[in-house]
Amino acid sequence: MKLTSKGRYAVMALVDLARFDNINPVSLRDISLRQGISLDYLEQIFSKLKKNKIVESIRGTQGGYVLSRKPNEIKLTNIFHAVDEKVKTVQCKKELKKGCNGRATKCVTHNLWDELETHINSFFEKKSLEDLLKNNTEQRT
Amino acid sequence: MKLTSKGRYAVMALVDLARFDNINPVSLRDISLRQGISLDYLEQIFSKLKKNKIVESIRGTQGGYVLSRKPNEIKLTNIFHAVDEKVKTVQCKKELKKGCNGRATKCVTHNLWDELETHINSFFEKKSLEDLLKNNTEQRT
DNA sequence: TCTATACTTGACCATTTTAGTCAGGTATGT
DNA sequence: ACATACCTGACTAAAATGGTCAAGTATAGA
Repeated sequence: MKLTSKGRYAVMALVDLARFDNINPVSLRDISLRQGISLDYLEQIFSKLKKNKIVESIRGTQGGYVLSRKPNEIKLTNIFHAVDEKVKTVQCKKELKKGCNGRATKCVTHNLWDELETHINSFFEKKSLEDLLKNNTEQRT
Repeated sequence: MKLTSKGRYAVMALVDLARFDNINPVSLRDISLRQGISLDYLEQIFSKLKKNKIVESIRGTQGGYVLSRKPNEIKLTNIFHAVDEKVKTVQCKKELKKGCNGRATKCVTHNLWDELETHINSFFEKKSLEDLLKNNTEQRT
C-alpha cells in the first residue's frame, strides 16, 4: 500500500490549482510558494499528473498548469493512482508460489488485503476535488 | 499510515495460532515452519503481541504461545495497533506551524486523512480473528 | 530577435523505514 | 542437566521516501 506524502502534495497542489486557475494558468512557482512544497518536487508530481491527463500544461511566459477536467470530475482515486502508481497492498505474488497456495493457512491476508483495498478505493472514489474545495473554502478564516 | 508486512505476518501467525492452540501451546518454530516466516522475526512480532495482551507465553519445553482471548474477541485493529504502532496517516504536525494553519489552502489533506483513517479503522474494527478463521477453513482444499 | 519565464527530463542523493539476522541470554518440563 | 522454547537488544542490507541538481526546450512579450 502506498499513501505517501507525494499523494498528499498532489492533492494539496491540485486543490490550490483548482482555486486559482479560473482566469490564467497557474505556475508551479506560485503553488510552490503558497503550499510550501519544493518546486523541483512539484515538477516531478505534475509530470505524472500530466501523463494521467489530470492537468494540462501551457508553456512559456505566463504559462502554467490547468485542470484538464472540472473539479467534480476529478476523483481522488485518479490523483492517487497517478502519483502513487498503485494503491496496492497485496504483495503476495512470491507467496503464491510457495506458502500462499495449497498451504494450510493459505495466505489469509490475501483476501483481507483485497477487501481493504476495495474499501479504501470506495472512499476515494466518492471524493472529488470539488468536495475538498468546498470543504476548504468553508474553513477559511 | 503504516500497513506493512509486519502487520500481515502478525495476522497470518495469529490465524495459524488460533487454529492449532486447542490442546497445546504452539511454538513459534511451528508457526515459522508452517507460515514460512523467519523465527527471529516472529519473536519480535510476538514480543509486541504479548505486550499488548493478545497472546500469552508458556516457557520451557512444550511451551509456546496461546491466544489470551477468544478469536472473536480479537479484532484486527488490536493486532495492527500492536505491531504497527499506529495506523496513522496524518503527519501534518510540522505543517501546523507554518503552511497548514492560517494559510490559503490550510492543509486540505488534514481532514481528508483523518476521515480515511476512521474509514480504515472501521473496517478493521469489524473483522475479528474468527472471521478470518472461518474464511480460511472454508477455502481449504 | 532576444530574453525571461515556465515547463521537461533524468540523474543523483541523504535519510528513514523495512524486514529481517545474529548473538546471547533466561526459564522450565522431563 | 539438558533440550526446548521464550526473551532481548544490537546490528544491518536493501528499498523506499522525499527530495535536489543540472541541463535542457518552448513560448510570450518587449
